[in-house]
Amino acid sequence: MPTIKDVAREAGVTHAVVSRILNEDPTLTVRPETRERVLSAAARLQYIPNHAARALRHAKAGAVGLAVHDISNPVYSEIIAGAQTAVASHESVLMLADVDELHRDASAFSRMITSKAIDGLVFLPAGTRADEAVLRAASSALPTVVVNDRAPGVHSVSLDDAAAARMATEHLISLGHRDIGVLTLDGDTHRRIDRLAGHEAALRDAGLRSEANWIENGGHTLESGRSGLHRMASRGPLPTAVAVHNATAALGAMRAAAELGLAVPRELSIIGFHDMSFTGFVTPALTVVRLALTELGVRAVDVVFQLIGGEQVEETSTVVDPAPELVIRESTAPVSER
Amino acid sequence: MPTIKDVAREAGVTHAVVSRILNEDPTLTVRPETRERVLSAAARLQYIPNHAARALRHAKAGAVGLAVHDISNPVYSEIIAGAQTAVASHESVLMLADVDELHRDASAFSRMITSKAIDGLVFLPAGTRADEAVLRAASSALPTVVVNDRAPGVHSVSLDDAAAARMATEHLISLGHRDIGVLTLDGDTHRRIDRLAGHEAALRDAGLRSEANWIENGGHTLESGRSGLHRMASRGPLPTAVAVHNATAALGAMRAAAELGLAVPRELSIIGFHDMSFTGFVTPALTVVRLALTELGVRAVDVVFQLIGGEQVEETSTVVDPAPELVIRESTAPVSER
DNA sequence: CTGTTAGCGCCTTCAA
DNA sequence: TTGAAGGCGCTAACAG
Repeated sequence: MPTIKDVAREAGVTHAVVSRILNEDPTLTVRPETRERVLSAAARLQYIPNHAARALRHAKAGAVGLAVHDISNPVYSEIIAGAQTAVASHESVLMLADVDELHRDASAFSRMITSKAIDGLVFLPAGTRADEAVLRAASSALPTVVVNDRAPGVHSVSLDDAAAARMATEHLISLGHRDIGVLTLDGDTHRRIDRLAGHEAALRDAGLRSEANWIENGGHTLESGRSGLHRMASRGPLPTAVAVHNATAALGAMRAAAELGLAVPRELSIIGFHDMSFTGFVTPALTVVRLALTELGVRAVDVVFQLIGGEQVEETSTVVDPAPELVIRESTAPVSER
Repeated sequence: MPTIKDVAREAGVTHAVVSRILNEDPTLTVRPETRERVLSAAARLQYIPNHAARALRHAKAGAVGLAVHDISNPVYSEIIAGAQTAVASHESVLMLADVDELHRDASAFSRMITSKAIDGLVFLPAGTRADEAVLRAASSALPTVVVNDRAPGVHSVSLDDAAAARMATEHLISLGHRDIGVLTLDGDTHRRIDRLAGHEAALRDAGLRSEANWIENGGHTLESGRSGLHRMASRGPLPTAVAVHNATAALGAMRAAAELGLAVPRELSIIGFHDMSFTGFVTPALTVVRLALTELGVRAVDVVFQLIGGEQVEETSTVVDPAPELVIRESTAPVSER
């Protein structure tokens, strides 16, 4: 690996000149001829500046962290993909961290957060204890932004959860359903509250009552969605339609419906949240509200970089473009007589 | 952020002493009293060594890269999760990169690979052009290991693809199927070749003929699995059972079966590859061969660190523990008369 | 127009 | 038992 000095020697100048030419220092005036020599020497030696040295000098890591619980969650992977491209456009790299590990292992935490290994942190909370602790510690040490939720005193970018949830429930209402249940998120998150509020607002606007028996936690996993519907069923007659505030949980709910001997959508309409890759491929294909997950990742990273750059940023922002969109497939149908 | 000098001043010693105490230099002898003063000063100031400075000094980044195509692919996310934990146990962090971006954007490539921002690279190939180019360039610059496949001249750790594929097909045979098709991977990968070989070996051992019409590319996505089965159907009568060499593609194939009006498993048995989270939740629940994906990620990272440490490592290794395991659910059934 | 110098924070001989 | 000094590779003042 050639260093800047090798290039300097090769071009017959000092390393300082090489640095200024390569970094296009505007205050520098050089003979085109010298510049040429330096450039070609750099190219010939395939010189690439050393990341660590730069980081040390600039007091900047050139990296942004991404703290997440469960990479295999498809919702997260879409956000991550957005973050990934955004980070690249800021000439940085993405470091992945597991929130639970950060919480469990102090050395992992310091390696990542407090050692200036990253310039900022994007945090995907799930509403756990670990979340709260890690987030508090991280945000006091670094520019931090919470994605897909809000947190007091921390910058965040989220989706219009209330509007999206309202859209889901209104779709069910428009199909004639009057008995509508909800499998909402669990965990202590704002998006849970907002989605539930959107659901209830839709009900209220339609003059429908929100039945306590039909409000249940569905979480964001297959199993939590499945057990959520089972719990609801165990409490009495099911509604004719259920809004599930997560697509993965919606698939779990579909499984539960099958286990209960209920035909979807004839006997039970199910609408999900997020247009994951599998939603169009299961049978019946899942009707969902599609949200701008990739954009969410992009925006979060943008905010982190604004913060790093010392800019003033609104503490909370919402991704409204692209807007939530109803994707009607097969899992919802007009209410039928029973 | 306190530096080592701040700690030294606070403890009334030189920064060299602090460094040696904190790093537990065995050649150092200090009065317990001094050590105590240094340790408590470090704790009081919450001193954390600067990552960049360490990296510069050690000529080590303290990070390992992970190059992947599609984070949202559940197969990958399980491997990534394994890699994540393994990296942490080596006191390092994980950097995420998109292969296609590395291929497209030279600056992204150099930022990651050639600037010593990472000490080694774990590469998850998908058999594309970009793969080949990126892998060649990376492996000449860094300790690199290919996961879930092999590549000439590069270290790799993979699964026992042939055995697993054989296991899948043998399950079908044991159910009495004699007309057995396969939806194998696409892309130019060794695992495709190995899985196909395992499939054909099972057929051969059972005295069954491998029918060209029943060998089709199913890829590793929902859509590729779906269109793969449709293509097979368009060429003539379908077999009574199909081994799909990827679980996601298997779900796509199930969708295609539904579109073709075929009941699974009564009219068509389907077995998938990899026990993804959704496999037990779709209806019918998918029978699969479970492979040690997490372990694969762990092992890959271990090999990278062996390489970084200058150890001699076998060029190719296979994860055989845990062994592939047949998980029988609902999508396969004994052949029925037609 | 280009070279010299200093220092980012850390670790590691070598001296004292 | 501890201090002093040098240098990892790079950038940014300041000289010349």
